Amino acid sequence: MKKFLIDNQALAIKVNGDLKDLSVIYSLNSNDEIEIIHINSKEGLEILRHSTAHIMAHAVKELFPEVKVTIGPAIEEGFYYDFDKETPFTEEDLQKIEKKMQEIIKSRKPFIRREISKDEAVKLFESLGETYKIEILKEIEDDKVSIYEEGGFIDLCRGPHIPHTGMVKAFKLLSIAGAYWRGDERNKMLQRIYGTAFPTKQELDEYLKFLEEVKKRDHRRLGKQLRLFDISEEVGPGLIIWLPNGAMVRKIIEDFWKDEHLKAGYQLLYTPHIAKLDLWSKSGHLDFYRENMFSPMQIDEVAYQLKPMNCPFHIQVYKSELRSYRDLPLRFAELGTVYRYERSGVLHGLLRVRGFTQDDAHIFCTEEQLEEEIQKVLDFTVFILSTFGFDNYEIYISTRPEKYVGTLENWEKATFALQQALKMRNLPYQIDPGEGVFYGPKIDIKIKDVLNRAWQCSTIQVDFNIPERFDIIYRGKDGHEHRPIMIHRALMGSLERFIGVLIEHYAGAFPTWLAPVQVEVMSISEKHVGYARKIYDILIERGIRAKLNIENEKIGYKIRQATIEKIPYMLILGDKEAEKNKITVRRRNGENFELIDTEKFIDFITKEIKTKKQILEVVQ
RNA sequence: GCCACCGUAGCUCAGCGGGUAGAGCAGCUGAUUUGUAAUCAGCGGGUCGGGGGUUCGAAUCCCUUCGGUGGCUCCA
Repeated sequence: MKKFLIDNQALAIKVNGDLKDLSVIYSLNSNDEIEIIHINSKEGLEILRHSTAHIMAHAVKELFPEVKVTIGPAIEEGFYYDFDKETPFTEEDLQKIEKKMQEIIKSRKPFIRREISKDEAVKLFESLGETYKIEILKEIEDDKVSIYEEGGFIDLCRGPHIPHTGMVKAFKLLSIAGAYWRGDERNKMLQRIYGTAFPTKQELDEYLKFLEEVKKRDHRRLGKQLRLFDISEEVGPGLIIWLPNGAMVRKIIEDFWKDEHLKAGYQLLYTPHIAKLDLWSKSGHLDFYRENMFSPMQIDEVAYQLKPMNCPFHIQVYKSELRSYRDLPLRFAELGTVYRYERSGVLHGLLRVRGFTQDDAHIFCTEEQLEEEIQKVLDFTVFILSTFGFDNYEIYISTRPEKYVGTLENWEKATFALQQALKMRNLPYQIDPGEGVFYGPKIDIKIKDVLNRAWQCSTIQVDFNIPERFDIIYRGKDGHEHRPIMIHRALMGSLERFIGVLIEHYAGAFPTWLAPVQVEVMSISEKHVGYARKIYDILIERGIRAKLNIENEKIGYKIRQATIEKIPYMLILGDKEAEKNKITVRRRNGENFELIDTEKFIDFITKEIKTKKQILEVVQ
């Protein structure tokens, strides 16, 4: 049995459903239900990483005895450990720590579990000077706690751990960062070291390769390289300047979005970027959202506010007429640009900005219509997202937060409606307790990109509150006044974030329908400039976004440039083509189609654009 | 906002135990007239993020400020 476990790289064992150290196999009862935790399982990997975190803490304590240890859990892609150290770690320290860890691993020290009383533990950690551990101990209710020792390093830990340090085959320390004790900014800033561990060297290398790929796809890097957008220090942080290429991508998305919304029964709106501050106090934003709003400005002695949200304006549209039940549901949509104050440290390219355009809409409906409207929104969302090549989602329902408005009954009704709609559409979801917005529960849809990373974009929020605050009503069949329910929804979330995600998803190689330049027409030599221009004119005339390259350069150079610019199609025009009045087409992935008919190509590319067919390509 | 690191030509970066800046790409000019990922040569281009200090002298050391990066927290 013992040999069997070791040969199979078992790390731990589940006895009657509880995770335990492997060593408990010596004290098992015959009727215990056991499950071996293998190194390759999710739980096994977590144990491996957690143990590696311990080994890292051990190494740090040996190298820097004055450091106090705090906590060091396994996380999704590795582990971290937070230390209280007066001077921060350096890159060189990381290497030293890695080396020390190798030594500890090589010595194959066993992880020994001991259970002691809380008082004993407090004494023990007091003697070690580990004040953070004592703080943690004080919060443990159980009187008995477990500690783990490995090669003389003792840590308070629930476990389980790997049998001995030698089982760590592949790890790497990745980065250093500041982190507050217990994530609270009022607490002391600790030094965090991130690392990761895998069962084999090969898997570690694959992960490191994945990190490289992530770097290559970074939308900030590609945004600069492909001249999509710019963020200028002179303009201000978190404010996006769309360059012609990016502006073109955005225009195509906007046109598509508007067309589809009209088809889906929405009416399009435009509303101002500022409004009187009073509007925002009436809407409740001032009470609940102030910390995210820019400071108000005085205009003719009246305070005005840059808008952080579009909803109060859409309410005004609703109120611009008397509404009857026959009018409902009303669906108002706007690409509404909002400004929100974000702390400087959180800004990140297009993904986290201070000014962004939401693909916003507000649906006003009756209680009876609510569920169906949510289903329609879900269908619409899936349609839009899949058109952009996103077919996998993580869906969350966020429930009532601590700070909220409205009645408990309404919150429950709304949450139920969201749940029902997801169930009806067979969309699997998870509950995110307490993560709703102050005015109502919501469905958040995270899209998964080609690298399987999840991005928060779509959101569908029920609001029983704002209709009440603004006292909007409709005349019912019964002749009485009724309060409509409002649904806020954004499908892409914000154009900025969505385009950022798109850039990373496609690694900058947009499908033809989205590509700023779809075809680059290039001449082989000066002799072919006339022919190239003729073909270019035809393409432009047929509505294809073409670029003419008649530079005095070799064709190889032109191809290289167009490939770097990730232009989907290149037309190569020389003697052969001009003589036969045909074209040679090269795709950015290198595929080549010699001497084909211009019309045939136009038909093909037009169809590709119209059907928005996705062609995912590997990064060069 | 907080902790750490970074900020040199349009871009990517070198120079940084102090002695008033350098490469490649891009740009411009010329030569070359080109067939599937870089033709050759010449030229122009930077108050080294801003401000202050130390020093005879600062891109280099110190302080401060503004940006960026990785995290913490928050979110579209």
